[in-house]
Amino acid sequence: MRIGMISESLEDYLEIIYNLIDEGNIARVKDIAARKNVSMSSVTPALRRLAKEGLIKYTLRSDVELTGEGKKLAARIVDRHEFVKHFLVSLMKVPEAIAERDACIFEHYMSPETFRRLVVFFEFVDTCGMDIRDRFEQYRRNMESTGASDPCTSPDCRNTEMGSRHRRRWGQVKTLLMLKPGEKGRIARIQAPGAIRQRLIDMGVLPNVEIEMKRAAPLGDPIEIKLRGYHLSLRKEEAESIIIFPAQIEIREPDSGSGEYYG
Amino acid sequence: MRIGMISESLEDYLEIIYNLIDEGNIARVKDIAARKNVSMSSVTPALRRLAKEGLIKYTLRSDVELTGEGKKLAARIVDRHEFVKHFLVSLMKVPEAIAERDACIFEHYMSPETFRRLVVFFEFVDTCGMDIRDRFEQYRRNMESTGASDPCTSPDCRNTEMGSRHRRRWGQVKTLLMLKPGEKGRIARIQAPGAIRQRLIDMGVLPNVEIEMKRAAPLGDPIEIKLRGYHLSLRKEEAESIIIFPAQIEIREPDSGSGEYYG
DNA sequence: GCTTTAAGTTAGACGGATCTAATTAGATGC
DNA sequence: GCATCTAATTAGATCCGTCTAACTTAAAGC
Repeated sequence: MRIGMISESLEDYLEIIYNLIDEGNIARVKDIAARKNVSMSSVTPALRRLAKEGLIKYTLRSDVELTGEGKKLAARIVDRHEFVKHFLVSLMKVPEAIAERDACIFEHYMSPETFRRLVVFFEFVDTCGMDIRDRFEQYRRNMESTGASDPCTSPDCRNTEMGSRHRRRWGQVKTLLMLKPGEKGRIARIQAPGAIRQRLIDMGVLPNVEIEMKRAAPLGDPIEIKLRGYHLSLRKEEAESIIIFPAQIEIREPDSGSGEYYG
Repeated sequence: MRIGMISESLEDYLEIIYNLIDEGNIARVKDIAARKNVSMSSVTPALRRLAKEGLIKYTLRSDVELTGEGKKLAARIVDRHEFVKHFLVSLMKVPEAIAERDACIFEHYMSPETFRRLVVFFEFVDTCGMDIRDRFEQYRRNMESTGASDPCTSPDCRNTEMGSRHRRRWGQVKTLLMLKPGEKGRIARIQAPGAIRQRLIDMGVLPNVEIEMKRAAPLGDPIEIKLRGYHLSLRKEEAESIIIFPAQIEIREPDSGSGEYYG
């Protein structure tokens, strides 16, 4: 649990109380229970815990009110909830119902710093004048129809969501240049200024594409690679700007043991 | 907890076991306990629960191994963890330690759809040729040094993180055009094609700026507004493209009641 | 004003996840 | 081969958040 804070469950109660009042209702045990999908007998002790934290005024058998503290915290949570949902729906194009569910969790756990940054990013998208929203929507539709960028459908990676024991090592940085001759990799992203990047993209150097190092000249320039069945020659700088997912791991299959066994 | 799935805590155990094996160690109770910052006596029952779910092979007093199922799930979690962290650090510029903490939670709860979309967005950023990373970094630094975009420092909104009972209603859409004469609002974002947006930005129409409707001509065109102390005249279409945070709520201060009272 | 009903509370139980303290199993030393 | 030490497990307790079932209050009807 978050240190020095109330539990996720209590935050939920607080948020529900806030929303009920905000909507002009009085916050009754019954309504709170209904919203949280919980029995009334679970609400009473929760209210007691909230009162003990000084977040609500709780008088037995009368409606609940928020203290100043309670309002502050509730507003904070609701603000996060609504922002996260909005961010996911309007920028990332996550379906509303799903965004709602995700927001219900993130509102409790997202650090203030991350929240702040997402807000700034969101503002940036709207003010940078690059039509990022529209362009992304276009890109996404394209990807979705071809399935090209979907990690779970591309043939060499029935990864991550469903299938295999593989994972992509997002964090580590490995460039194309680090591959040994004969070694294969999948492209993670391209880290190059506009012109070079465009040239690479035009050649088909795109995320999730498999790429194989054929050979490098002694001084590292030029480099011959294989990509989508054909060969290409790249300059050293270009190869350096192509980020590869590092080798995927394969954990050894455990041999079926004996002895006391659970399951 | 997530229906049909194991608890967050169990996912943590599974992830730790996966990582230990991945690093070439054997997964012993002692090491697992150390990583999760938990006593050894908490690990044993957790292992039993994992074995019951068919995710590990657990033989009393011998080291733990993952089943195929276990590997799949663990890899999925680790993949999410690393992606989320990478996304936050390299794109949103969240400090690494904080991103790590956030990733620890999101890995458990993020829906597959949201994950998928974030991945696609991330790829988009790298391939759209707009240098979004650099431009955002520039924007962010600028914002940070002026404090302009920080919701917590701008004078009319000691909001959200720290101060007040206010919140911004991100989800609802209210345009400048909907304000009545004399009514004030804060700009959420601008939803207009390039040229118009640029004109508005040049005039100082930026997120988090307070804006006041002065008056609108009978047919709604032109519109006179006040912004940063000076007056501006806008066309109807322009005003329509400026999204305002809807009025912020103020919950009535509860009068101090009597009766049975907790806290 | 008494009865009925709905809302709220209490009592008691349970499961998950943790702890401390005590115990057992295996490996190591001599 | 016995003593010792360390790793692992069990026993027993606690806390949070939930439940069902029983009880209490207060309001509504008549």
